[in-house]
Amino acid sequence: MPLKIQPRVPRGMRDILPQQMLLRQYVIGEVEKVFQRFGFEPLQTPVLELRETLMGKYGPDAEKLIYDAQHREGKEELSLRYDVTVPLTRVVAMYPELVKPFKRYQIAPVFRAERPQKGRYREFYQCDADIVGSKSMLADAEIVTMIYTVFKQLGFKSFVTKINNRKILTAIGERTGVPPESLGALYRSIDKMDKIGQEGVVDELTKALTDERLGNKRLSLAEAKKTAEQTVSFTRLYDGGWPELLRSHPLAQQGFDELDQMRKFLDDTGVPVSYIEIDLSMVRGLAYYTGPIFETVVTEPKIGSLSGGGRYDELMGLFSNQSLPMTGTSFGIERIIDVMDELTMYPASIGKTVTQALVTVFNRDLIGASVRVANALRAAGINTELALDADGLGKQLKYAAAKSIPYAIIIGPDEAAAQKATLRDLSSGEQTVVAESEIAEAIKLKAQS
RNA sequence: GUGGCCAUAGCUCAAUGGCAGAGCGUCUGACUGUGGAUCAGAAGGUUGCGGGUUCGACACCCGUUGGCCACCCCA
Repeated sequence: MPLKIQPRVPRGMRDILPQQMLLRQYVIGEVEKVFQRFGFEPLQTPVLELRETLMGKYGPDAEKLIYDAQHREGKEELSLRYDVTVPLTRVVAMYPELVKPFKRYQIAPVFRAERPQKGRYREFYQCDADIVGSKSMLADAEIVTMIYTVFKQLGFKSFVTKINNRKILTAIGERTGVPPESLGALYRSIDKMDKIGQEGVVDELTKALTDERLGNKRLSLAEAKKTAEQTVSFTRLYDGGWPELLRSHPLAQQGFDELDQMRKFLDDTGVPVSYIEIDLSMVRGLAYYTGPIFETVVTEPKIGSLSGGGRYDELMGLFSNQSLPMTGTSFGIERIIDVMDELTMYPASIGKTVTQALVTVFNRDLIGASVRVANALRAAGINTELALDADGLGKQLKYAAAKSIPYAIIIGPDEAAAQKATLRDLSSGEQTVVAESEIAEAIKLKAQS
């Protein structure tokens, strides 16, 4: 007797059982409908990409999390995709004939070897929508409008999309004179503003700027503190305007101008201002963003961002001589689902099973009658299960109840003789005898009320 | 990647270093034309895995794997 193997799944990955799957399909379906309503088209790419396609795009921290997917005798170096944005860029570079602007969506699993936690898995679905080939801030505004529409559609009430611009962040770095090798630390610190507050950021940034490990350009304590304070003051929103010292920086000027344009377009597309927040302390981690960046968070359960995205005009340049402006967003379906689970936001119409009716089998002689009824119901578009074993009727009804199947159909000798069937409503226990030809109609009628 | 808490039946959890248990669930029957209730019975375990301490380990120690939480980062 060989030793049994422990049934389990890899770390950070999970099975999704039918009941959970139905909720998932609902959420994904709603997101997809909104994507299509905004004119995005579906795209599929391989789960594996050549390693060289992925490397050098996300930044060193992120790239440590990329899975290798080598076959023992394979000659190509392969990796599991880390997101679906870089593969899109690869596609756009490979098929220059695609009509621009190219708008595509992709809903697919991606893989990151992080330490798992609530709302963080090693395999998770991203729902991406991107616009390729438009420099207009209207494209970014469309993306943000779509984000708003998706969350509204799913029934979210308290969420906000934060908007910032990479150009402003870069300008802050230059204006404050933070050495380039410390820019990462600078961004990481100010990104925590809403968590640890302005003073927290000053402290942390001061510490980072005086850290010896950052090399020869490290600042003295006094310099560092001054730089940190200036940085924080730059990210603060003054009523009506931005700090003049920052504003005069050419890159910041561009960034502010882009923000203004977006704001105007968002006003035109009708996104209420309460759902938008300009936040100069919001940073997105991925290295490829160059312009506007956005991130959507909910306030109630603490779970991190539910969607993130931005403009990445330079990424295509890594694959092709021709460069193309791109912008887009990514929804994290598992986090959206985790939040919706926690707040029980699903419409009651989503059942626990796809089956609408169970046709019971009374005994071996009456199997034929039951099969005929099941066929008729299926032909009429009703999801129908046929009892497969002629067990006792009690057992069959118990099965229907356990699976939350709403209706059971009973065809015993009496019904069979009269070409009828008993239709039982499992939730109320109510029973009616209906002519065989009218069962489908009767179920449809009941299901509506 | 760093730190903390945890791991016993399908699930939730008990068991002073001394016989591994309960509730729920599952299965069978009471019930050969009707589910959720009740009653009776049954099945179900290498106490995550590997070492160590001990006369004796579910318990204590070390390691390992996995889960949760915080940090880091992110969807």
